[in-house]
Amino acid sequence: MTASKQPKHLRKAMAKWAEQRGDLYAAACPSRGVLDHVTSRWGVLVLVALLEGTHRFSELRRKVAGVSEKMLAQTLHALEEDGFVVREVFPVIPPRVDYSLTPMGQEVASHIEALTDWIEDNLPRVFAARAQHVSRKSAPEGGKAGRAGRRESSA
Amino acid sequence: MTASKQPKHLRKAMAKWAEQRGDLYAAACPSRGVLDHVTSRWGVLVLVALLEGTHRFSELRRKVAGVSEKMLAQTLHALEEDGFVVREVFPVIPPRVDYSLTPMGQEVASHIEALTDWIEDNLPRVFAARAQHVSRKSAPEGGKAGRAGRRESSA
DNA sequence: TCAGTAGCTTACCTCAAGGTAGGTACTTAC
DNA sequence: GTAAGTACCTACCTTGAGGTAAGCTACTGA
Repeated sequence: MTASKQPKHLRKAMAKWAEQRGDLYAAACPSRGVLDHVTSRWGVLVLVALLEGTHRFSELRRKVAGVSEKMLAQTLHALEEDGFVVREVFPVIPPRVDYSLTPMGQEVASHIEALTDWIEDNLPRVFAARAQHVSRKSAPEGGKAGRAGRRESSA
Repeated sequence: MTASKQPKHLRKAMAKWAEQRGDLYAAACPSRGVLDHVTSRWGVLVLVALLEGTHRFSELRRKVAGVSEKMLAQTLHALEEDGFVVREVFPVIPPRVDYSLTPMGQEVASHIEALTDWIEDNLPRVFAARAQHVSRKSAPEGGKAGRAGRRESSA
């Protein structure tokens, strides 16, 4: 979807990215699009789920609580187009479709899992930080100088 | 922002997450919010940029091409509240504000960098996969059985 | 005969993400 | 005298992400 309908005058500009390393700091670099797919709200969770093995559509839908059918389908299509997941359709009734990771998908997914694991493990620390943050806003700092809320330095 | 204005009847339900490990598969788990901040469009890039060292606001704005002042400020606030970045204000004219990672921020950012590095390195592979994908749609598959576009299995 | 099932697609609608632009306060450079 | 740099905040408006619901297929079981 994203790849195929670039206006022609952009094709040449894009061509260089197809061969070279991407640069996420560059606004026009297509790696931004890949990053968006991979770090999208549902993309992250789908990839991590698939890391545990092949899933059917309905299994994914149940596992990733809160996704709508529409968004799950959309997410899976984007990931399939980028070559991260394979879709296998069985011509049976009722329909059955299996999704699994490609080797490339496993590489990205493993990086993502490291991140999601960290977040799940350290959630209490984040909560503690948030609590500190609100208390710092209401209490105008302990004893010394410094005015309101935010930390200030005297350079 | 996110943390403080939960309705009271949710406080108790949230309290358990503050102590336990998070579960990203659960729709109501606040780890979803942390994930959103961290994997947000600009959050990712800001964290990776800060991994290279302290930056001022304007430096980040220039480095992360395409971000508006508004979104950069918003992103930084969210990351500050979650305890990933520190903000240091110097009372000078013209204003000067430095942003850097907390130890916690460095932990997440390093996981994110692994992901962004992978994407930048493997962009050509993704492009190749996309090209295969479109050609598979237009060409009704090489020699054997199978009908249109998508791969089918005879199970 | 009719409901139920799996995996979608489509149309419609809402809400939030995010862009644009203007204001602020002060200084330095032209 | 005025333009530009610096780090924002606020109001306004557009765009798109994403939710809801209905439809579709072709079969099975009640």
